[in-house]
Amino acid sequence: MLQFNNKDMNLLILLSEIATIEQLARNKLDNALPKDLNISSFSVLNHFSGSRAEKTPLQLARSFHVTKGAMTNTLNKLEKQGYIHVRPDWNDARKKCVSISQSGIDARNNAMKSIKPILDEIIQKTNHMTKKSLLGDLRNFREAIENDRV
Amino acid sequence: MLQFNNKDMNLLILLSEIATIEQLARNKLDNALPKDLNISSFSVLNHFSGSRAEKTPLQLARSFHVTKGAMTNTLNKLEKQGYIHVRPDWNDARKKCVSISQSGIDARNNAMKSIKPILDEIIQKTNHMTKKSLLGDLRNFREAIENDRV
DNA sequence: CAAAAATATTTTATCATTGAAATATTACTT
DNA sequence: AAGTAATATTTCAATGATAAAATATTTTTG
Repeated sequence: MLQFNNKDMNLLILLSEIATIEQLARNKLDNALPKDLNISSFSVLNHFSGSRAEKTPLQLARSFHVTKGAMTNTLNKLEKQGYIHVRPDWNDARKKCVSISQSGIDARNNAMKSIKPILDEIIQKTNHMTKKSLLGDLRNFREAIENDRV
Repeated sequence: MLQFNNKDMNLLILLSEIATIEQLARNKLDNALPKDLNISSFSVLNHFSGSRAEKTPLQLARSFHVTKGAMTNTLNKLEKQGYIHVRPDWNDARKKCVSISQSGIDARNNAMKSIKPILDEIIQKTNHMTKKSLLGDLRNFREAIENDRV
């Protein structure tokens, strides 16, 4: 009946598992986050908690694989909230330089506190089953299918 | 500096990989699909290609972990397109019974043909690295975090 | 049996994203 | 140096999802 092989079907099933997990996790986190911070905004703040180095909007859009317009939107909100600093790039007037502010760091830490119960619940429930290799496999998978769209 | 442990951070990183893959895959597939079929509609049709048994809108919403409103929306489009049959449940006037039509099956097969190159490209690129355990791990992970939201 | 609770679907307002167009600036080419 | 191409950001209309309320029906319960 089917002109499609097992590998195709298995890949669709794999992608559908991934989509489902994404949806579930997004909703759990979204509901747990402070109401002034959605996942997109939180992700940007969290990104800067690793390295506070300045990034351009385009670099951020690429990091998160969203469109430039979506990143403009997120950054505008974060700037209005005072959670990031945005300045012109003095060497190239097309660019902007984005960095996190102290209140952004505070907001990020506060947000982390509010989602910690969710994270810990997931960790507790998946502890025994989540192989160490899962993250590595996903990373490889992601790298294999990503080609920038910006 | 951080009051958050490695496990929390690693989980966030894992979830962010998953979100990224979902975004990349969704966009690739969305662009490859026939323009009258988005991923949500295709997923519903594909769901029925496994078993043509009737389902209620609520059952479908639960299967896909979307809200009832979102499923109403998708089903309305599919019905207008003639890809599904929707009939009242004669035993319970609150319910509807949804099934796939022959042209829905055709549309699904046609859609599969149009995304096959994408699927095969991903398979080819990830073949050697994707362990057989990945799907199982993800399934366990999903089952651990899902608790119905409808 | 009537009232209250539960269930199924639809409707509504809101929000984040997308693709494409618009704007502005810089780099390349000859 | 002028003209063209490339790069960075913003704007805009359209889309699809959400949460919550509205509507309708069935089940439970006292």
